[in-house]
Amino acid sequence: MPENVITRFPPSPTGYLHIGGARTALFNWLFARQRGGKFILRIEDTDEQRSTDEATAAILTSMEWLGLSWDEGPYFQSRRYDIYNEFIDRLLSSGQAYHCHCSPETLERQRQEAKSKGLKPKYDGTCRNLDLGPAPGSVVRLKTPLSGTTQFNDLVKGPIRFSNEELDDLIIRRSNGSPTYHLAVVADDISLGMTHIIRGDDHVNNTPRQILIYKALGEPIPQFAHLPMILGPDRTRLSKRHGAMSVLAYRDMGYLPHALLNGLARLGWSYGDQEKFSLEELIEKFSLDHVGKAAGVFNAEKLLDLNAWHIRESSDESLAERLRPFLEKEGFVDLDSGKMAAVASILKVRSKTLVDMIEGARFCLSEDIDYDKQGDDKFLKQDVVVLFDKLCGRIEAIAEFNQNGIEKLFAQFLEAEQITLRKLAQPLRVALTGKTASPGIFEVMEVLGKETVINRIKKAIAYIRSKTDG
RNA sequence: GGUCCCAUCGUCUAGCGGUCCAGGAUAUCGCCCUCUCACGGCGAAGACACGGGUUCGAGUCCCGUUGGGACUACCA
Repeated sequence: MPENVITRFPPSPTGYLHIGGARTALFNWLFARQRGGKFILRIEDTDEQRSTDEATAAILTSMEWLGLSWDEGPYFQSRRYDIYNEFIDRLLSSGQAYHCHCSPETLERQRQEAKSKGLKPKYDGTCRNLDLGPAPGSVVRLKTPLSGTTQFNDLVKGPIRFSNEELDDLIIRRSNGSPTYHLAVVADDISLGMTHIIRGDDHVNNTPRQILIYKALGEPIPQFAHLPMILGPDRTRLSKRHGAMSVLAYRDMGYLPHALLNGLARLGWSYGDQEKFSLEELIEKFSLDHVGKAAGVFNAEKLLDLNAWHIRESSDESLAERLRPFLEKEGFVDLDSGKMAAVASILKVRSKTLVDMIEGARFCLSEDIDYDKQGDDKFLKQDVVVLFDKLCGRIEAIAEFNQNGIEKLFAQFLEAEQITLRKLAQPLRVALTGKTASPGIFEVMEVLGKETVINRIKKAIAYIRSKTDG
């Protein structure tokens, strides 16, 4: 029998999508995709004070960039109050909920008293059996069982049970008429047909309360899977002070979405000794029972290495495409994509990020180059002028200006001059790229093209002469 | 304070009672490759929090201790 899996990702639009949220989204997405089910996006924007349109937009952009496509939504909780009210009314009319007239001040006082006595602060049930009607300032509470236990079998943590005495009659409708978080979540998850709730384990303590709402409603209870938290290097919960934590920041630093997804997947989940996964493999191999229980520190170094690997694995063409926005930001608008692919092909083995790659590609992006101080001092010296001059002559004469032809030319030239490539390559590298580190010198020459190579060698000769004459 | 969850190299983790004097990845350090930088190859160093059980045998099961974390709102 095919199980129709439906999962969801319900971010609050109070900030950017950070990597913790992204991982939760990823696991839900993978689970749904693997089982041919549905993945739903829902924006939990019931907190009008803290929710912003910018945050919503940033979350959607992040999801799209990551490629975590959703099948339904985004649903906005702020537009679903009718649904929540229906659920609340159902609870009210079946006697599972009641109006409570206790004032916030009274409640707060009771909490303080309980705390000072070392007791658990919970609602004392004053209005529970008073059969009160609605009134200004009153709230609606769920009538929860006074005894017994509420338990569930967490798909990652195993069986978890709570004594009902720990749970009090939670508010489900505020005095301003709006539904509270727990009610809205359950109402949504029921009405959207959720089968699996995969979320951070900061919600395990919320789960029994929500189960009680399902039960009061007489609705089937979905499966729960609580993911361990992601921690910063100091082992505290991930937050802004840990540096770049938003998904978009990784995009802007030149990470590939698949690399981030790969890294996020391996934070908490494992598949034997395998570290590197394509998206397809992730979908195929993901499984909740290989999700670990312990919170983990987000390891930026490892992600960087993964990104380098994903860059190496990417096709030159796709890299050229990924590079485009970065280039445009620097004003390079009409670059030939064939050339960019060629550049990517020689740079991808030595770039950990797309930004690195742009940096490495500088020498062939613009007409003029600057010499690194170190390279200049060490390699652009009088003794290479003659060599450069002779080399230039040979290059001008060559017909086949590609790696192969260039390599042959060099073999002959080195033979004739009785020198090693070692002696020639570094000065030439500085002359052509301005740097002491670059892709192989023959590759650099081919990408640059004959004309540019000759121009730069001549320019270097002139520069050295001016330098030594002066 | 209470409730719940968690605990293997610095970090991410494999391990689902014997095949573990604990494996992989990353980071670090050597060596090799080499026109530079990378990539790649080889190697070094590095962990079962502690204490009790259970068992012929425990990283693996149970209890406790310690240490983390989450929740404890008319916030989500």
